[in-house]
Amino acid sequence: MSSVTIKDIAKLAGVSHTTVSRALNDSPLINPETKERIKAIADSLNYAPNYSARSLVLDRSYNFGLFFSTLHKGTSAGFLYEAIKGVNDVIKDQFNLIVRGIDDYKSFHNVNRKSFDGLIVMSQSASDQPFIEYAAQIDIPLVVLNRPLDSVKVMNLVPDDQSGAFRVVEHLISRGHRDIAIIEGKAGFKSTEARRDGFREAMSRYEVPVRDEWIVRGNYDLESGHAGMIVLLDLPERPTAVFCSNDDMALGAIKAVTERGLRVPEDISVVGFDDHLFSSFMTPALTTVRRPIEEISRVGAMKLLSFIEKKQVEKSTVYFHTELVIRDSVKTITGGTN
Amino acid sequence: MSSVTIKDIAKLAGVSHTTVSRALNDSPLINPETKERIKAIADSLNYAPNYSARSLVLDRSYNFGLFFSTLHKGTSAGFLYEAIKGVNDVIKDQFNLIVRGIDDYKSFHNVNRKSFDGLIVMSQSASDQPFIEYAAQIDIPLVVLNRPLDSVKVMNLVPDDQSGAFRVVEHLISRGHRDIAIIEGKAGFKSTEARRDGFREAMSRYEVPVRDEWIVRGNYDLESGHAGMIVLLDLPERPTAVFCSNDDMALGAIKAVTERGLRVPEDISVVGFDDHLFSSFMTPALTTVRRPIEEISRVGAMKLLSFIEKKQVEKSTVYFHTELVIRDSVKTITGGTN
DNA sequence: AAGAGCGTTGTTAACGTGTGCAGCTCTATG
DNA sequence: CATAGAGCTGCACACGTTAACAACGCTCTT
Repeated sequence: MSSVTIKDIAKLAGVSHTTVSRALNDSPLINPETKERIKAIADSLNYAPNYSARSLVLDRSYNFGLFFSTLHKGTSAGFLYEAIKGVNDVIKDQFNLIVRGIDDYKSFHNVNRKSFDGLIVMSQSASDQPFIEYAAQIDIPLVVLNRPLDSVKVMNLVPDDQSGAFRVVEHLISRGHRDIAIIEGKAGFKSTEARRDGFREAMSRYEVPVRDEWIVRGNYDLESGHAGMIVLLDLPERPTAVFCSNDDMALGAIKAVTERGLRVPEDISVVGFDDHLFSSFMTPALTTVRRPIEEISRVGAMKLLSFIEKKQVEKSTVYFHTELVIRDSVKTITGGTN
Repeated sequence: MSSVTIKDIAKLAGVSHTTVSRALNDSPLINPETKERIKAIADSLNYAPNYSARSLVLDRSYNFGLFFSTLHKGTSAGFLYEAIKGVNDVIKDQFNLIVRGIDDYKSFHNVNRKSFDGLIVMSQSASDQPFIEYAAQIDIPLVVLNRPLDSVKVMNLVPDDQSGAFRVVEHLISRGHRDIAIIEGKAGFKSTEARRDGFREAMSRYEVPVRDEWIVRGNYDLESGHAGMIVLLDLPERPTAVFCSNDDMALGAIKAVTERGLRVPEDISVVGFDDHLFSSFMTPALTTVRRPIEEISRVGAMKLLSFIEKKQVEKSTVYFHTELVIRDSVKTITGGTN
């Protein structure tokens, strides 16, 4: 096989390798006819440029880094999927998309301008703060998605979790619920806080009391939703509705309800957050909040591309609208329970 | 800021850049003391090697390509997740993991030995046959996962879909079912065929007749499972059990059953294939077949690493055991329906 | 005392590409 | 006819790294 270089082409065309380089890069310096001739030869030889060599001289790696907090426990499949899909849609042929977990790295040495033209950080936890600060400090084109930052000044695209949580809890209240519990997300995740804040905001806005025993910890996975609901069901006084901080936990919670011989929403209402692919197909279909991860990823990748082109970055925080999706998991009740 | 090279280090250490290169690569030629001195300087300067330059001279890209048939419709989130997780676990710091959809490429020119040290193809459809043949032809280290190949000779790691389908249908029969329908997967996917074959094998082995109107087309997504089940429910003679070719479709199918005011498994039994993360949390928990995608990916990545190291590839097909997972979506019936 | 051999370091070229500058040819202009 | 300039092409070097080979000083052998 062996690989063909511009020098091989040059020899066949009877020109210097410089001319070949310019021809293939569509330089206006080259005579249109020779240009065509050279391109024809390159095609016939199946020439493909050596990106290592090009990178070396141009000081561009053609690598896009897409970094998640972790690729192990904690990142849901749907989240990964939407993020990759959104970014991949934008970058097409020009760049390599490199997917990694921040926690895969012992040292960040190898994350630098030589190896990456730009970085997209899908931040899910405060634990990647050091990475983000490192990236900001080495002055590499950077966008941080999903998690709002306070300290570092970067391009920051995030879903408006708090107002989403507010709306779904407001929805419960509007359906007559006043005994509302929350199963919280993973400790340390900013989204956990934002959703809790939205919950509290709605409760206080509508003057519904929050009861401590109806606030239970979760960690965003199915099992924790299941366990959390069991805790709630075992309470002497049960809530009439439960706000689960994501759909995975809502699924686990509904499972727990069913195991007890109770039904959703007849005996207890459940709402989630995320609008996972399967949420509309659950029994009952889940009322939840749609978080536009794919769109955020797409926009983030486009921003990053423009930073690289223009060699200049903007820094600002953009919130993306979250949307209440009403389905069948909430019962309308008329009187309060007490 | 600016990036530091081995020449900078050389200047500070008062040696030649060659010596620095050797020291950092732990060459036995270098005096241990100078070696330590050079390493210390490198550390203090936060030196990181320029991979483009290294790649150019060593003819290694340090890139692993993980290719899916498509990153658009057709690849489920769970599948993508498990595959990435499995591969990422193995490669750690040494390589970049580049994730792409085969259908993102107009031409395969840029997929070559210069840009990739090795390729992992997560094949889901016959449509990526040209890509696989191309890869085999340019003689790049290659493993093809998930879909069994007949023509091309490569390292091919696949789940034993047929025997999995056989077992889950056998399970239905052992529970007394004889009126069994199938909702098939996406046309053109090898897995669709294998699961259909397993279904037919079980039916014929136990001498249960297959009825044409109980074979309905699907395409592996939720909606098609939903639609498929509606077709079956509208039939004058309904089956007592339905084998859905994956869990997504099973979820859609169960949804359709519920919408009709019927129940699973009391009125109709449903089984799936894949054992998705959410399958155990559905209502009812789904009886299905576990397909070890993560394990296949991990083993595939390890094989590929060893090919690259040893500069020599093996070619064989390895089947990975699929496992029947019995849950609550199948009813035991005593007499047949006719 | 001369040479062989070892341990350590430096010189130089190479990988494939892009680019500043010089140089060529040809035409237009005075 | 001389010259300027436009249009095109080539020379030579650069990017940062590795590696073959040469070369150095030193010790040991004969």
